[in-house]
Amino acid sequence: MAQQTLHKLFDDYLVRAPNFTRKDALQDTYTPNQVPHREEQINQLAQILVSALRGDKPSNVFIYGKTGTGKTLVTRYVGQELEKKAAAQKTALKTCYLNCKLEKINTAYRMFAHFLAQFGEEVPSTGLPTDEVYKLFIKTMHKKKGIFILILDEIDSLSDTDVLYNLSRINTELKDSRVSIVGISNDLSFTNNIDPRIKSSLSEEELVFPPYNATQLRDILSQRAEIALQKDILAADVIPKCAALAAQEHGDARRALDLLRVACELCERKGDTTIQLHHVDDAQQKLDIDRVVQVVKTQPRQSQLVLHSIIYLSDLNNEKIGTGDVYEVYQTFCKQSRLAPLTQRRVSDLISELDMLGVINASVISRGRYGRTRKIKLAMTGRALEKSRDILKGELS
DNA sequence: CTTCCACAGGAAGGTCTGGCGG
DNA sequence: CCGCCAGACCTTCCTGTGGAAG
Repeated sequence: MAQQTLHKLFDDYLVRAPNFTRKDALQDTYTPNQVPHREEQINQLAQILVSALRGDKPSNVFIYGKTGTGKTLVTRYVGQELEKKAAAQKTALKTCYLNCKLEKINTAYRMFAHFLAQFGEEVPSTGLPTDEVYKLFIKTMHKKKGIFILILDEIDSLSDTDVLYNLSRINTELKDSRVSIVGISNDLSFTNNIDPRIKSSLSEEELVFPPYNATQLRDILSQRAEIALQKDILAADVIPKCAALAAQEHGDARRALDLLRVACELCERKGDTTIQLHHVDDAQQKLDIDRVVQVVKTQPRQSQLVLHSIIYLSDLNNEKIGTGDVYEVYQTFCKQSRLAPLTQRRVSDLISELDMLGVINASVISRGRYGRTRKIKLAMTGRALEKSRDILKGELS
Protein backbone atom coordinates (compact mmCIF):
# COMPACT_ATOMS: atom_id res chain seq x y z
CA MET A 1 0.00 0.00 0.00
CA ALA A 2 2.62 2.46 1.08
CA GLN A 3 4.73 1.21 -1.76
CA GLN A 4 2.02 1.93 -4.27
CA THR A 5 1.60 5.51 -3.15
CA LEU A 6 5.33 5.92 -3.28
CA HIS A 7 5.40 4.62 -6.83
CA LYS A 8 2.65 7.01 -7.75
CA LEU A 9 4.65 9.86 -6.27
CA PHE A 10 7.69 8.91 -8.33
CA ASP A 11 5.65 8.55 -11.50
CA ASP A 12 3.86 11.82 -10.98
CA TYR A 13 7.16 13.52 -10.48
CA LEU A 14 8.66 12.07 -13.63
CA VAL A 15 5.62 12.79 -15.79
CA ARG A 16 5.71 16.46 -14.92
CA ALA A 17 7.99 18.68 -16.91
CA PRO A 18 10.88 19.64 -14.65
CA ASN A 19 11.25 23.29 -13.65
CA PHE A 20 14.97 23.07 -13.60
CA THR A 21 17.17 22.47 -16.56
CA ARG A 22 20.33 23.09 -14.57
CA LYS A 23 19.60 23.46 -10.93
CA ASP A 24 23.20 24.01 -9.93
CA ALA A 25 23.17 27.40 -11.65
CA LEU A 26 21.11 28.67 -8.76
CA GLN A 27 23.45 27.25 -6.15
CA ASP A 28 26.22 29.38 -4.74
CA THR A 29 28.89 26.91 -5.75
CA TYR A 30 28.25 27.70 -9.40
CA THR A 31 30.74 29.82 -11.25
CA PRO A 32 29.13 31.52 -14.24
CA ASN A 33 31.02 32.56 -17.35
CA GLN A 34 30.21 36.16 -16.72
CA VAL A 35 29.99 38.03 -13.48
CA PRO A 36 27.66 40.96 -14.04
CA HIS A 37 28.22 44.26 -12.23
CA ARG A 38 31.60 43.25 -10.91
CA GLU A 39 33.65 44.22 -13.93
CA GLU A 40 35.48 46.88 -12.00
CA GLN A 41 36.46 44.55 -9.17
CA ILE A 42 37.54 41.86 -11.60
CA ASN A 43 39.75 44.34 -13.37
CA GLN A 44 41.33 45.63 -10.20
CA LEU A 45 42.05 42.18 -8.86
CA ALA A 46 43.39 41.00 -12.18
CA GLN A 47 45.69 43.99 -12.40
CA ILE A 48 47.13 43.20 -9.00
CA LEU A 49 47.63 39.52 -9.68
CA VAL A 50 48.78 39.76 -13.26
CA SER A 51 52.42 40.20 -12.31
CA ALA A 52 52.39 36.52 -11.45
CA LEU A 53 52.37 35.78 -15.16
CA ARG A 54 55.79 37.33 -15.44
CA GLY A 55 57.02 35.33 -12.52
CA ASP A 56 56.91 38.15 -9.99
CA LYS A 57 55.18 37.92 -6.68
CA PRO A 58 51.85 39.77 -6.75
CA SER A 59 51.00 42.03 -3.84
CA ASN A 60 48.95 40.59 -1.07
CA VAL A 61 45.33 41.61 -1.34
CA PHE A 62 42.61 42.10 1.19
CA ILE A 63 39.03 42.00 0.02
CA TYR A 64 36.13 43.34 2.04
CA GLY A 65 32.44 43.17 1.44
CA LYS A 66 29.28 41.85 3.02
CA THR A 67 27.96 38.37 2.34
CA GLY A 68 26.70 37.76 -1.16
CA THR A 69 28.56 40.63 -2.79
CA GLY A 70 30.54 38.38 -5.08
CA LYS A 71 33.88 38.33 -3.26
CA THR A 72 34.40 34.62 -3.49
CA LEU A 73 33.02 34.42 -6.99
CA VAL A 74 35.25 37.15 -8.37
CA THR A 75 38.34 35.80 -6.66
CA ARG A 76 37.78 32.29 -7.91
CA TYR A 77 36.99 33.55 -11.37
CA VAL A 78 40.14 35.64 -11.63
CA GLY A 79 42.16 32.81 -10.12
CA GLN A 80 40.90 30.34 -12.68
CA GLU A 81 41.54 32.61 -15.61
CA LEU A 82 44.99 33.34 -14.32
CA GLU A 83 45.79 29.65 -13.99
CA LYS A 84 44.54 29.00 -17.51
CA LYS A 85 46.71 31.72 -18.93
CA ALA A 86 49.70 30.60 -16.90
CA ALA A 87 49.29 27.02 -18.06
CA ALA A 88 49.15 28.20 -21.66
CA GLN A 89 52.46 30.01 -21.35
CA LYS A 90 54.00 27.42 -19.05
CA THR A 91 54.38 29.58 -15.98
CA ALA A 92 54.35 27.72 -12.70
CA LEU A 93 51.36 29.21 -10.96
CA LYS A 94 48.85 27.69 -8.62
CA THR A 95 45.97 29.12 -6.67
CA CYS A 96 44.79 27.42 -3.51
CA TYR A 97 41.39 28.20 -2.16
CA LEU A 98 40.47 27.74 1.48
CA ASN A 99 37.29 28.69 3.27
CA CYS A 100 38.36 29.07 6.87
CA LYS A 101 34.85 28.97 8.27
CA LEU A 102 33.20 26.26 6.24
CA GLU A 103 35.66 23.55 7.06
CA LYS A 104 36.20 24.71 10.61
CA ILE A 105 39.74 25.60 9.80
CA ASN A 106 40.43 28.21 12.41
CA THR A 107 43.90 27.33 13.55
CA ALA A 108 47.37 27.45 12.07
CA TYR A 109 47.70 23.70 12.23
CA ARG A 110 44.58 23.02 10.20
CA MET A 111 45.25 25.71 7.68
CA PHE A 112 48.67 24.38 6.80
CA ALA A 113 47.35 20.83 6.85
CA HIS A 114 44.66 21.82 4.38
CA PHE A 115 47.08 23.50 2.01
CA LEU A 116 49.47 20.60 2.26
CA ALA A 117 46.66 18.25 1.30
CA GLN A 118 46.18 20.28 -1.87
CA PHE A 119 49.82 19.60 -2.68
CA GLY A 120 49.42 15.91 -2.03
CA GLU A 121 51.07 15.88 1.36
CA GLU A 122 48.78 14.17 3.81
CA VAL A 123 49.11 15.39 7.35
CA PRO A 124 47.38 13.72 10.29
CA SER A 125 44.44 15.69 11.61
CA THR A 126 46.07 16.06 14.99
CA GLY A 127 49.02 14.83 16.96
CA LEU A 128 51.95 16.65 15.43
CA PRO A 129 53.41 19.86 16.83
CA THR A 130 52.30 22.91 14.89
CA ASP A 131 55.73 24.12 13.90
CA GLU A 132 56.49 20.76 12.38
CA VAL A 133 53.53 21.17 10.06
CA TYR A 134 54.69 24.68 9.30
CA LYS A 135 58.16 23.45 8.45
CA LEU A 136 56.71 20.80 6.19
CA PHE A 137 54.70 23.50 4.45
CA ILE A 138 57.83 25.56 3.84
CA LYS A 139 59.65 22.50 2.58
CA THR A 140 56.84 21.65 0.19
CA MET A 141 56.77 25.19 -1.14
CA HIS A 142 60.49 24.89 -1.66
CA LYS A 143 60.17 21.72 -3.66
CA LYS A 144 57.39 22.92 -5.88
CA LYS A 145 58.91 25.96 -7.40
CA GLY A 146 56.59 28.63 -8.65
CA ILE A 147 54.10 31.21 -7.56
CA PHE A 148 51.36 30.30 -5.18
CA ILE A 149 48.32 32.39 -4.53
CA LEU A 150 46.65 31.39 -1.32
CA ILE A 151 43.05 32.49 -1.07
CA LEU A 152 41.83 32.67 2.50
CA ASP A 153 38.08 33.08 2.47
CA GLU A 154 36.33 34.22 5.66
CA ILE A 155 39.71 34.95 7.11
CA ASP A 156 38.11 36.63 10.12
CA SER A 157 37.12 33.28 11.54
CA LEU A 158 40.75 32.37 12.03
CA SER A 159 41.03 32.55 15.78
CA ASP A 160 44.78 32.48 15.74
CA THR A 161 46.18 35.57 14.05
CA ASP A 162 49.79 34.49 14.57
CA VAL A 163 49.36 32.33 11.51
CA LEU A 164 48.83 35.40 9.44
CA TYR A 165 52.09 36.76 10.71
CA ASN A 166 53.88 33.58 9.72
CA LEU A 167 52.21 33.61 6.34
CA SER A 168 53.07 37.21 5.67
CA ARG A 169 56.71 36.51 6.40
CA ILE A 170 56.89 33.21 4.60
CA ASN A 171 58.63 34.59 1.52
CA THR A 172 61.74 35.39 3.52
CA GLU A 173 62.21 31.67 4.04
CA LEU A 174 61.75 30.71 0.41
CA LYS A 175 64.14 30.88 -2.48
CA ASP A 176 62.60 29.88 -5.77
CA SER A 177 58.97 30.06 -4.77
CA ARG A 178 56.77 33.00 -3.98
CA VAL A 179 53.59 33.03 -1.94
CA SER A 180 50.89 35.65 -2.23
CA ILE A 181 47.86 35.91 -0.04
CA VAL A 182 44.36 36.98 -0.93
CA GLY A 183 42.36 37.49 2.26
CA ILE A 184 38.60 37.72 2.08
CA SER A 185 36.54 39.06 4.93
CA ASN A 186 33.02 40.28 5.47
CA ASP A 187 33.95 41.90 8.74
CA LEU A 188 35.10 45.43 8.07
CA SER A 189 36.45 45.81 11.57
CA PHE A 190 38.60 42.71 11.27
CA THR A 191 41.86 44.45 10.52
CA ASN A 192 41.38 46.82 13.42
CA ASN A 193 41.83 43.96 15.80
CA ILE A 194 45.03 42.52 14.43
CA ASP A 195 48.60 43.57 14.77
CA PRO A 196 49.21 46.62 12.54
CA ARG A 197 52.40 45.05 11.19
CA ILE A 198 50.48 42.01 10.01
CA LYS A 199 47.82 44.28 8.63
CA SER A 200 50.16 46.36 6.56
CA SER A 201 51.91 43.38 5.08
CA LEU A 202 48.74 41.47 4.34
CA SER A 203 46.81 44.32 2.82
CA GLU A 204 49.28 45.84 0.45
CA GLU A 205 46.23 46.27 -1.72
CA GLU A 206 42.65 46.56 -0.62
CA LEU A 207 39.44 46.01 -2.51
CA VAL A 208 35.99 46.83 -1.27
CA PHE A 209 32.95 45.15 -2.74
CA PRO A 210 29.82 47.29 -2.46
CA PRO A 211 26.45 45.59 -2.04
CA TYR A 212 24.32 44.99 -5.11
CA ASN A 213 21.25 47.12 -5.55
CA ALA A 214 17.89 45.74 -6.59
CA THR A 215 18.44 46.42 -10.29
CA GLN A 216 21.75 44.63 -10.33
CA LEU A 217 20.30 41.70 -8.43
CA ARG A 218 17.59 41.48 -11.04
CA ASP A 219 20.19 41.17 -13.78
CA ILE A 220 22.02 38.47 -11.88
CA LEU A 221 18.86 36.50 -11.28
CA SER A 222 17.78 36.81 -14.92
CA GLN A 223 21.13 35.57 -16.10
CA ARG A 224 21.04 32.55 -13.81
CA ALA A 225 17.36 31.84 -14.40
CA GLU A 226 18.07 31.62 -18.10
CA ILE A 227 20.52 28.81 -17.46
CA ALA A 228 18.74 27.11 -14.61
CA LEU A 229 15.07 27.21 -15.45
CA GLN A 230 12.66 26.24 -18.17
CA LYS A 231 11.40 29.10 -20.27
CA ASP A 232 8.12 30.77 -19.36
CA ILE A 233 7.61 29.25 -15.96
CA LEU A 234 8.34 32.43 -14.06
CA ALA A 235 5.53 34.86 -13.40
CA ALA A 236 6.55 38.36 -14.39
CA ASP A 237 7.15 39.79 -10.94
CA VAL A 238 9.00 36.89 -9.39
CA ILE A 239 12.53 38.00 -10.18
CA PRO A 240 11.95 41.62 -9.17
CA LYS A 241 10.45 40.41 -5.93
CA CYS A 242 13.39 38.14 -5.10
CA ALA A 243 15.72 40.99 -5.95
CA ALA A 244 13.83 43.46 -3.80
CA LEU A 245 13.77 41.15 -0.79
CA ALA A 246 17.47 40.44 -1.07
CA ALA A 247 18.24 44.11 -1.58
CA GLN A 248 16.62 44.80 1.75
CA GLU A 249 19.05 42.36 3.25
CA HIS A 250 22.13 44.43 2.39
CA GLY A 251 22.09 43.41 -1.28
CA ASP A 252 22.90 39.77 -0.73
CA ALA A 253 23.02 37.93 -4.06
CA ARG A 254 23.21 34.57 -2.37
CA ARG A 255 19.96 35.31 -0.62
CA ALA A 256 18.36 36.31 -3.89
CA LEU A 257 19.43 33.07 -5.56
CA ASP A 258 18.29 31.03 -2.58
CA LEU A 259 14.88 32.67 -2.72
CA LEU A 260 14.47 31.92 -6.39
CA ARG A 261 15.72 28.35 -6.09
CA VAL A 262 13.54 27.48 -3.11
CA ALA A 263 10.54 29.13 -4.74
CA CYS A 264 11.06 26.82 -7.71
CA GLU A 265 11.43 23.81 -5.50
CA LEU A 266 8.25 24.60 -3.62
CA CYS A 267 6.41 25.19 -6.85
CA GLU A 268 7.62 21.89 -8.24
CA ARG A 269 6.70 20.05 -5.09
CA LYS A 270 3.17 21.37 -5.17
CA GLY A 271 2.82 20.45 -8.82
CA ASP A 272 2.10 24.02 -9.88
CA THR A 273 2.97 24.92 -13.42
CA THR A 274 4.28 28.44 -12.99
CA ILE A 275 6.19 30.12 -10.23
CA GLN A 276 4.12 32.81 -8.59
CA LEU A 277 4.75 35.49 -6.02
CA HIS A 278 3.30 33.44 -3.21
CA HIS A 279 5.94 30.81 -3.86
CA VAL A 280 8.53 33.46 -3.12
CA ASP A 281 6.82 34.36 0.14
CA ASP A 282 6.78 30.71 1.11
CA ALA A 283 10.41 30.41 0.15
CA GLN A 284 11.35 33.28 2.39
CA GLN A 285 9.57 31.68 5.30
CA LYS A 286 11.09 28.31 4.60
CA LEU A 287 14.62 29.66 4.43
CA ASP A 288 14.12 31.38 7.73
CA ILE A 289 12.68 28.32 9.45
CA ASP A 290 15.31 26.01 8.04
CA ARG A 291 18.09 28.22 9.29
CA VAL A 292 16.70 28.36 12.82
CA VAL A 293 15.95 24.65 12.93
CA GLN A 294 19.42 23.85 11.72
CA VAL A 295 21.00 25.96 14.44
CA VAL A 296 18.81 24.65 17.24
CA LYS A 297 19.32 21.05 16.23
CA THR A 298 23.08 21.23 16.07
CA GLN A 299 23.63 23.00 19.37
CA PRO A 300 25.24 20.99 22.15
CA ARG A 301 23.03 19.93 25.01
CA GLN A 302 24.03 22.67 27.40
CA SER A 303 23.43 25.35 24.84
CA GLN A 304 20.03 23.86 24.07
CA LEU A 305 19.20 23.99 27.74
CA VAL A 306 20.10 27.65 27.85
CA LEU A 307 17.92 28.35 24.83
CA HIS A 308 15.15 26.32 26.41
CA SER A 309 15.39 28.50 29.50
CA ILE A 310 15.14 31.63 27.40
CA ILE A 311 12.08 30.32 25.59
CA TYR A 312 10.53 29.41 28.93
CA LEU A 313 11.04 32.93 30.26
CA SER A 314 9.82 34.40 27.03
CA ASP A 315 6.62 32.34 27.22
CA LEU A 316 5.87 33.91 30.57
CA ASN A 317 5.95 37.08 28.48
CA ASN A 318 8.77 38.41 30.50
CA GLU A 319 9.76 41.62 28.81
CA LYS A 320 13.18 42.15 30.28
CA ILE A 321 15.15 38.93 30.46
CA GLY A 322 18.61 39.32 31.94
CA THR A 323 21.51 36.92 32.19
CA GLY A 324 20.80 36.30 35.87
CA ASP A 325 17.19 35.33 35.16
CA VAL A 326 18.24 32.89 32.51
CA TYR A 327 20.86 31.38 34.76
CA GLU A 328 18.37 30.78 37.55
CA VAL A 329 15.89 29.02 35.30
CA TYR A 330 18.73 27.15 33.65
CA GLN A 331 19.88 25.78 37.01
CA THR A 332 16.46 24.41 37.86
CA PHE A 333 16.24 22.78 34.43
CA CYS A 334 19.63 21.23 35.07
CA LYS A 335 18.40 19.74 38.30
CA GLN A 336 15.34 18.33 36.56
CA SER A 337 17.34 16.63 33.86
CA ARG A 338 20.15 15.75 36.27
CA LEU A 339 22.82 17.59 34.40
CA ALA A 340 25.68 19.30 36.15
CA PRO A 341 25.11 23.04 35.70
CA LEU A 342 27.81 25.15 34.13
CA THR A 343 29.08 28.33 35.73
CA GLN A 344 27.42 31.62 35.02
CA ARG A 345 30.53 32.76 33.22
CA ARG A 346 30.17 29.93 30.75
CA VAL A 347 26.43 30.40 30.33
CA SER A 348 27.13 34.03 29.58
CA ASP A 349 29.33 32.91 26.70
CA LEU A 350 26.69 30.48 25.48
CA ILE A 351 24.20 33.34 25.40
CA SER A 352 26.64 35.34 23.28
CA GLU A 353 26.95 32.43 20.89
CA LEU A 354 23.20 32.08 20.55
CA ASP A 355 23.09 35.78 19.81
CA MET A 356 25.71 35.46 17.09
CA LEU A 357 23.84 32.55 15.57
CA GLY A 358 20.83 34.80 15.30
CA VAL A 359 18.33 32.78 17.32
CA ILE A 360 18.19 35.38 20.06
CA ASN A 361 18.92 39.08 20.28
CA ALA A 362 21.05 40.11 23.21
CA SER A 363 22.35 43.58 23.87
CA VAL A 364 24.16 44.92 26.90
CA ILE A 365 22.17 47.47 28.82
CA SER A 366 22.66 49.23 32.10
CA ARG A 367 19.91 49.38 34.68
CA GLY A 368 21.83 51.89 36.71
CA ARG A 369 21.67 51.07 40.34
CA TYR A 370 20.48 47.60 39.43
CA GLY A 371 23.55 46.71 37.49
CA ARG A 372 24.59 45.89 34.00
CA THR A 373 23.25 42.90 32.13
CA ARG A 374 22.12 41.72 28.75
CA LYS A 375 18.64 42.33 27.52
CA ILE A 376 17.68 39.07 25.86
CA LYS A 377 14.90 38.57 23.36
CA LEU A 378 14.00 35.66 21.15
CA ALA A 379 14.74 36.35 17.50
CA MET A 380 12.27 33.83 16.16
CA THR A 381 8.53 33.78 15.81
CA GLY A 382 5.68 31.64 14.59
CA ARG A 383 6.51 28.36 12.93
CA ALA A 384 10.23 28.66 13.60
CA LEU A 385 9.57 29.06 17.30
CA GLU A 386 7.16 26.13 17.37
CA LYS A 387 9.62 23.90 15.61
CA SER A 388 12.43 24.91 17.92
CA ARG A 389 10.25 24.11 20.90
CA ASP A 390 9.53 20.66 19.50
CA ILE A 391 13.17 19.97 18.85
CA LEU A 392 14.19 21.04 22.33
CA LYS A 393 11.42 19.00 23.91
CA GLY A 394 12.64 15.96 22.02
CA GLU A 395 16.31 16.46 22.66
CA LEU A 396 16.07 17.35 26.32
CA SER A 397 13.49 14.82 27.45
C1' DC B 1 28.80 64.54 42.91
C1' DT B 2 29.79 59.60 44.57
C1' DT B 3 28.24 54.81 45.21
C1' DC B 4 27.44 50.52 43.92
C1' DC B 5 24.74 46.87 41.51
C1' DA B 6 24.95 42.87 38.39
C1' DC B 7 26.76 41.61 35.42
C1' DA B 8 30.38 41.83 30.91
C1' DG B 9 34.15 39.86 29.35
C1' DG B 10 39.59 39.22 29.53
C1' DA B 11 43.33 35.98 31.15
C1' DA B 12 45.14 31.85 32.59
C1' DG B 13 44.89 27.45 33.45
C1' DG B 14 42.68 22.65 34.06
C1' DT B 15 40.71 18.35 32.08
C1' DC B 16 39.57 15.30 28.57
C1' DT B 17 39.58 13.21 23.90
C1' DG B 18 41.93 11.67 19.96
C1' DG B 19 46.09 11.07 17.69
C1' DC B 20 51.12 11.31 16.84
C1' DG B 21 55.97 8.99 16.72
C1' DG B 22 59.17 6.06 18.92
C1' DC C 1 53.40 1.07 26.00
C1' DC C 2 54.91 6.07 26.89
C1' DG C 3 55.30 10.98 26.57
C1' DC C 4 53.78 14.56 23.88
C1' DC C 5 50.61 17.52 21.05
C1' DA C 6 46.22 20.19 19.49
C1' DG C 7 41.87 21.58 20.45
C1' DA C 8 37.22 21.60 22.63
C1' DC C 9 35.20 22.84 26.57
C1' DC C 10 35.09 24.66 31.31
C1' DT C 11 36.37 26.87 35.65
C1' DT C 12 38.52 30.33 38.55
C1' DC C 13 39.77 34.73 39.30
C1' DC C 14 39.71 38.95 37.87
C1' DT C 15 39.05 44.00 36.41
C1' DG C 16 35.83 47.15 34.20
C1' DT C 17 31.58 49.87 33.78
C1' DG C 18 26.66 52.76 32.58
C1' DG C 19 23.79 55.06 34.97
C1' DA C 20 19.80 55.22 38.74
C1' DA C 21 19.79 55.96 43.49
C1' DG C 22 21.28 58.45 47.32
